[in-house]
Amino acid sequence: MDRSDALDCCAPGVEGIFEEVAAHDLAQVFAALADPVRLRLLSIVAAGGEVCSCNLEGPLNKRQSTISHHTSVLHSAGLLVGRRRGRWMYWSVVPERLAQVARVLDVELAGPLA
Amino acid sequence: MDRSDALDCCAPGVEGIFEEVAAHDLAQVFAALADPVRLRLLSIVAAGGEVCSCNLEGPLNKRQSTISHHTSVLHSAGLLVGRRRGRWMYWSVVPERLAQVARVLDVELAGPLA
DNA sequence: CTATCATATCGATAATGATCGATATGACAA
DNA sequence: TTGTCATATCGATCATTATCGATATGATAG
Repeated sequence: MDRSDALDCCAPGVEGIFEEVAAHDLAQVFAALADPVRLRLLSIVAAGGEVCSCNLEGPLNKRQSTISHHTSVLHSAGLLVGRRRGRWMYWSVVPERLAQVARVLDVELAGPLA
Repeated sequence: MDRSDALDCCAPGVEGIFEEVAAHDLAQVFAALADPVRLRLLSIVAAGGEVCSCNLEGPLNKRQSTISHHTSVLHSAGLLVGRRRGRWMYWSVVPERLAQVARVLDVELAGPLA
């Protein structure tokens, strides 16, 4: 529950320097990506299109409560969306969000010098 | 001291799914980005081109030892390079590294579905 | 209704890391 | 050499979080 996009643009202030709130929000997204289990989870969902939680415990070798925790973190970061189908939860990646974060790295940070 | 690039390509294994070591290395890079102070530090250096450590304590409002810690983390992640000039340390971003990480998000994770 | 199954939440533990003050290293000036 | 200044490292504290087992929620089947 934290999808306020302070990162989708250009904070005013000193010439391209991140302001504190924007940096805080962006850091949360990177924190969601800063775990090997979550990165593998993301790659599995990206490759599978729509993947059930129950099909993640095996490949990731983690307990159900741990998987639920990780999907929750990725969802809060706006990187995953979930859809209920009966008792099952199916997860998909949010490509626009990933592209948005990629752009911050590529344009806002690498760009000025590249 | 951890710039082994397991992320610059395509681990073999199951169809685009990150293997554990690659995920571990990539997670370390994102962990370096997962701090608001470091993100602001990066943006200051990106905007300034080559910035002295001594010019970071003020804008970031952190002590010298804390700044040194953060530059060290970013350097270990390959995101910053440092150059000594007399007693001063000047830092620059590594645009190729940032672009490389951006590509992982944009191509390997967002790509398959976008 | 009750039973069952998939997922979510809770509580505890252990590990990681951000921050600071204090100290060490290393470079320049005199 | 000695003194000074910028940076690096050390040690401690506090906060965050990954993980698990146990339990709660919620949906389907009978």
